[in-house]
Amino acid sequence: MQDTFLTEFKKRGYFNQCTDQTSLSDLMSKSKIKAYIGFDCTAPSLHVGSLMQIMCLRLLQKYGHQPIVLLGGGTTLIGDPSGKEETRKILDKNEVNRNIKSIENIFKIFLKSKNPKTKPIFVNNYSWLGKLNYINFLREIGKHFTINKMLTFDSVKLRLEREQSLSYMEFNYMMLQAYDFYELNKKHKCVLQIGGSDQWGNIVNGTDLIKRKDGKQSYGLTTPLITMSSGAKMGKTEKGAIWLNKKMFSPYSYWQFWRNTDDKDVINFLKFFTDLDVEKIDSLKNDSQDINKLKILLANEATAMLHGSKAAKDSELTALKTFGDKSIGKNLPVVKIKKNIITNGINILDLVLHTNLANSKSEIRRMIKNNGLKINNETVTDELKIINQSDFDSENNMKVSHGKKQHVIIKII
RNA sequence: GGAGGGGUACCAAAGCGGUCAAAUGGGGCGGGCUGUAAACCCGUUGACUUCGGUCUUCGAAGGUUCGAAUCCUUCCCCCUCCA
Repeated sequence: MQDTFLTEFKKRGYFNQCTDQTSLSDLMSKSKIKAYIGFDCTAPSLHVGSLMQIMCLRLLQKYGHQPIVLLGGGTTLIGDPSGKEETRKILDKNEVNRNIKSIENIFKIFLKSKNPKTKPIFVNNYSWLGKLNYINFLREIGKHFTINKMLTFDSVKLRLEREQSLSYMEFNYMMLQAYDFYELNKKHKCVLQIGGSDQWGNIVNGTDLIKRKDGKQSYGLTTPLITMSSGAKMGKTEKGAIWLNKKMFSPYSYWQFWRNTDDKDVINFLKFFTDLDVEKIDSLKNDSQDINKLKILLANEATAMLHGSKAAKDSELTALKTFGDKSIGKNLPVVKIKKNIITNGINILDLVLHTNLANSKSEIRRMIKNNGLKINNETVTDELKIINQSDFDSENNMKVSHGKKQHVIIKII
């Protein structure tokens, strides 16, 4: 049977809920549609947590549908309370605008823009939300929302149950998002909104609004909330987010992130985050080959998609050198240091402080105490150690390692 | 506006005049075992240090005291109930 957008959507595990699956499937097989996903612009980049959504947009393109990328210049100023335990800090308009520009570039990497029928349409909801007149909005839109119902939505309910404050501003968020969908439906004939499962309430509000105001049918589709097997939300680690921007998160680190995927997640992630055929992935699984090979495949595919195949190859090679023969791979982060500092000799603590391996001398002392600091693969035992030219190789490189995974090259210039 | 409860480190939560840089749990980091996985075990988890100590931290600012996270005053914030 020929795959359609929805069948592949399901096969890959993107499917969580749909407002009217049969009818949507019918519509999408008969005609090409426009569908949108909204993205928050709280940071200059999206992180891996949004990757499944981005993949959905790619999938739309693959089947000839046209994705609309909504960058929430307006809604980001309000802050979506969904899935948040606390009020988020209020961002400045200029900051949001800078973020939007930067985030647009990510989509230009992931989405194809050659075909005019499927090339992404970028919209910023500030262009309509910013112009709203409060009284008119309340009369036109607000009358379709009842507080009774709004209070039952998880985004609101959970806050109230947890006795966390929810400001009136945030309370309005769902109306704004509903209005977005209404606006896109009117302007662009967009009939489908996709989002994470935490967006279900917001999405349904949109389809409802469109029905009430214009009597038109529209659809909502959600993806499951992905957590890693560890239970952690996808995309954010304790060290910070896995950004989809090479300035904020290097291709090598990105590759490493995927390489370190939990065994239990590998197959799912291959389906979620690569273009490999689902059938192929299943056969790889059944061949039960070395799981580490699958992790490398995942890392290569995911990295190539975002940073290009060369970056992926380089990262793999660097990993091979770093973890295999423990030599110096060229994609490791490099910290440059002036020659005269080395000629004079520098204390190990001061030197390591220059890298991002530690934030304080105490931390470095602790690392040394716990046998966690290595220089050129030799465990450092003396915090008074002085580093000089003899610690560098013929190319003026020295490797500093924190634990097994974090390595930095110090290079004399 | 009134009454009560509360704000402690990354998070949760003890402490309620000295022995408190602050119990305990989670998380993080490191070590061991491994496969750059998971699980498990061990260590560690404010800063600086000449390793003797020193400095800063328990919502904010003052005060009492030889000595305060702990007592008092004022202020800010959160929650519950009442109006």
